[in-house]
Amino acid sequence: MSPPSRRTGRPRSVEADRAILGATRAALVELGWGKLTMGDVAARAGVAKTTLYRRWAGKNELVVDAVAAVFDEHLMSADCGSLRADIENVVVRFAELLELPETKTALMAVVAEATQDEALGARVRSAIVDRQKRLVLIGRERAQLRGELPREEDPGAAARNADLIFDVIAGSVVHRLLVSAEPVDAEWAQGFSTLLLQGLAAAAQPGGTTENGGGGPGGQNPAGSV
Amino acid sequence: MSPPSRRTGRPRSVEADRAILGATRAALVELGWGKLTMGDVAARAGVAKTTLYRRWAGKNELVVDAVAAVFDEHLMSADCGSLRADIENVVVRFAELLELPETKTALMAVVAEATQDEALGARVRSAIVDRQKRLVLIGRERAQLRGELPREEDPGAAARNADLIFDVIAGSVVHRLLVSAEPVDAEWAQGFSTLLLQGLAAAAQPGGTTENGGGGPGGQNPAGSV
DNA sequence: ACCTTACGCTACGAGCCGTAGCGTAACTGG
DNA sequence: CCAGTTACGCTACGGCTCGTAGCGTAAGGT
Repeated sequence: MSPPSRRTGRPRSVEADRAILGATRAALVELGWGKLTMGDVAARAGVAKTTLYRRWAGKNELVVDAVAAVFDEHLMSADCGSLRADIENVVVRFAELLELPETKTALMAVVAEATQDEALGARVRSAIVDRQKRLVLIGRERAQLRGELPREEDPGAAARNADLIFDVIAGSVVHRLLVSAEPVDAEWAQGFSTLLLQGLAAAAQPGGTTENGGGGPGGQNPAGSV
Repeated sequence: MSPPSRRTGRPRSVEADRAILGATRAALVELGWGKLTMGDVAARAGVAKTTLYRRWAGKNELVVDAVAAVFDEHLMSADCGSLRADIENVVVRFAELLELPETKTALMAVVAEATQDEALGARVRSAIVDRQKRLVLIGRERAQLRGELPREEDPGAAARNADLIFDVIAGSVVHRLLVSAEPVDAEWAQGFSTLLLQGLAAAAQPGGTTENGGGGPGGQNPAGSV
């Protein structure tokens, strides 16, 4: 199952892989998705254009892998002590990632292409999106252990809820940064986590929620669930 | 200020405008953003390619206007009687719009291009995004009139809050549909509005929130604000 | 040594881009 | 009615990118 076909012959140069992905990333920074060309990437990587096409079907797949590598470098989870602090942390981290010029220009583009190419969409999700989602799931798990969130019995409902929360967090950050084109700073993260934790009505009240940003666990659960 | 330069000479054919935008839309449906070409659009519209370039700087601007026209057709506000019902309505409406093949493939693409072209970004926001945002603002206004949401004194804080809510709503729907590639149906809209109204802890409890979907105003404000 | 696979290089047809140049069409003001 | 002004259709073009084919060579396995 692993490599039944490649046990003989000249092996693929892993160094070329690194060079190509690095060149793709550099080209994204300098040129952006729109003006990035396969020939340019090959030249930067010191590699023949044909070698690119032997490994990737085209620009889309290549860029997905390059962006996924960036995500791998930067994404990690951290226990910040409370659900609120965890949310603000993941929001800011994700925003930092999206502020990088290479991801900024590439992520939306590959998602756009994926709307017309289901295989590409699956690749984007498995290589990029699912890795972010894991961070959200881990934070959720921690909050449940702390007692800040109730444990859910029905596994189906729990999964739907996790998906919902993930779409809300990731979608909000992406929309703020790339559509509204405004910064995701600590202040915005505070407002967002307040909204997410306490809902619309509570979020409209300026006082009382901005001070206890990193406060002790178990303090901010108005419904007192579980 | 309005038309100081075009008072004389042959006027631009408004019919050509309609034909071009319609052809653009049709080409988006059939080919998608990636394979759409200016020459193809011109041929579909029965118009010379040069005419396209006389009116639009390129593919990006053309598609933005075409998508904006689709949004103009479909976006309208409706008072559904309660904040929850208004939220679910705007979510589903927006989702219907994003499910159209022409918007689905084009919206993310132009946003991606806009990350490297500030003028294009401004055009996207004024032609498309701000129109959606108005729907959210109107719904918020209605909720305040009903007493479901508190009136805010500080205009700056109110604006920040409105921006936040809009990014959360629009971003969540976009992410669900185009990144996670899963449907936005009535069930998802219910879960989302519950989360938005009552916050994380309350949304994790399956019972008690799904029944009062169209309930009377003033019922779901646990904090009892203002 | 022999087989197998990867690599670099060159060259190529195809397609699209965006513009220039020209003659013609439509509308306006004297 | 006649200039003046602007828009349109058409053709043609250089330039660029794509994706592939063909060839000789390099680097591993058996």
